[in-house]
Amino acid sequence: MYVSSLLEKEPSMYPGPARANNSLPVQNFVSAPAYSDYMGYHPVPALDSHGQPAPAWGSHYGPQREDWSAYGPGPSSAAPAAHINGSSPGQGSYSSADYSSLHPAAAAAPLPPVDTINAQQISPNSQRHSSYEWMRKNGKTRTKEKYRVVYTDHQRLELEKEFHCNRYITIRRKSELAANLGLSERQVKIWFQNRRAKERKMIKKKISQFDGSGGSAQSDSGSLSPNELSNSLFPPPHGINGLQPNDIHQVIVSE
DNA sequence: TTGTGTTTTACGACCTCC
DNA sequence: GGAGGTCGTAAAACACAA
Repeated sequence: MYVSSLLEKEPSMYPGPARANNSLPVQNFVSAPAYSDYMGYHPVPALDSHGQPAPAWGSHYGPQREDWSAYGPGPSSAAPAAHINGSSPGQGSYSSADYSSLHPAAAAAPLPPVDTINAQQISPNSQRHSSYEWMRKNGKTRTKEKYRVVYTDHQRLELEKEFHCNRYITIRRKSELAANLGLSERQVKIWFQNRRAKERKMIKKKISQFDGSGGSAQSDSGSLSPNELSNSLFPPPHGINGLQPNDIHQVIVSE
């Protein structure tokens, strides 16, 4: 249901043919009133998918997705479209088992290993590789062989799930996600950085809209500026590295 | 088809913390 | 000094109107 909300509220999040032809079966998602406002999560006291207590910022967000199984009925019904655009069976079909990592009771069954989700198969890179040829010809490389790749729906979905559990990813989870999604840890880190930037941007936009509509944002944010509000919502957890989830929880809560 | 606007990856600069 | 944070930006990918 969360994805349905994303797709409705943020159609740009999974744009393009991949979304149109290859994305999750939105019609199968339960509508999510709780996520009618994407930015308005509610407290997430118990759900810690990865054995990590919900950090303090969770109180600013809406109710946790009840169960990621709401994403779809499972492989059988969602699979057909998943092969368009070079997708793998792992993309576009999401059984509840796939989200067991978000369920404490199913913590023993983490994300499907990358082995089962052939990164080469699901990657759209092969079809878009030619886009980067001119760069290499001109010697205009940017550290990587490819200037920019497009993450698969599956990769982005898993990253989004993690993001909604934790705005700041731990080293351990970063490693797990990177391995499971076939991304580098650097990519995961940068994705989270960009995702937080996006959220701040959205908050600013919302606040400016709220102010512009004649209302007062002070009911929620007091006299905070957008930046201040954003920082208060998502304080950067300095010293998070190397800490265990419980440690991180204490660090964040104590702030 | 094409021009334009938006979103998504990726990076560099700079900062803070340990 | 290294890791990771934000901020700003480049450029690819994409949507969509004309």
